[in-house]
Amino acid sequence: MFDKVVTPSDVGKLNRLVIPKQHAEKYFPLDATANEKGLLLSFEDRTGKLWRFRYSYWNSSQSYVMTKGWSRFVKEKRLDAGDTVSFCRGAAEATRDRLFIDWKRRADL
Amino acid sequence: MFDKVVTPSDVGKLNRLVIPKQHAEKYFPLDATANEKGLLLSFEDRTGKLWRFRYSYWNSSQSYVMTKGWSRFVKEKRLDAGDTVSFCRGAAEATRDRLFIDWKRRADL
DNA sequence: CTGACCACCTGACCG
DNA sequence: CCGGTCAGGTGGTCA
Repeated sequence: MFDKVVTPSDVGKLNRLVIPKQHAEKYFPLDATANEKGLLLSFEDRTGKLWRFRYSYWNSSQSYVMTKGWSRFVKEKRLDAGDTVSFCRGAAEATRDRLFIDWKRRADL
Repeated sequence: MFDKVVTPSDVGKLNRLVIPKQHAEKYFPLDATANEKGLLLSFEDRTGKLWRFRYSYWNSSQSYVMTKGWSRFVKEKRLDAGDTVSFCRGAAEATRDRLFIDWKRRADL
């Protein structure tokens, strides 16, 4: 679906990942009912581990964010500013309706 | 009943006082019905002035707090971190069912 | 716009 | 060392 090079804030103490608006609205649209409390999205990483993030819209900053759960991912993967996270949808039939998350170190690019 | 040495957060911009769990559950138990909206507790200070605080339980942090009304008390008494607040029940027959709040400056200890 | 209030969230710390 | 506690936060709402 899309990648994001994470910012210092994305991996810092704010415990949130900003999803660029064009990707958010294309791949994770929030309807009126979901807008209130956001969604709980589940992603599988390359090890098969499941990650649940709260995904919602912040009116105050007019931005889409992953909040609850995100900091645990940052910590486990030791993400640093400049690293890349990828959000993907399963391509094979068996995984067509599953979501995946992957990451790449800046140093490895 | 009990004292608490207030923290910077208790007298800062968070406008809440955390009540240590063991004291909260012993002296201000919340039953299932009160759990939803909390309680309005009234305390008398040494000048006879009445203070009403909203008292409730925060599920997310699993803690008991005084919220609404608390910041006005901090401001009027000029409470600082390290000062002590005391919650008391009337001992004399005439005050047996009344609640009192008192405070002591750290400098006076 | 500002500040109080509300319901959440998290990490550091400690027994 | 693990789990509970709680100090220190957040965005949203409303007067």
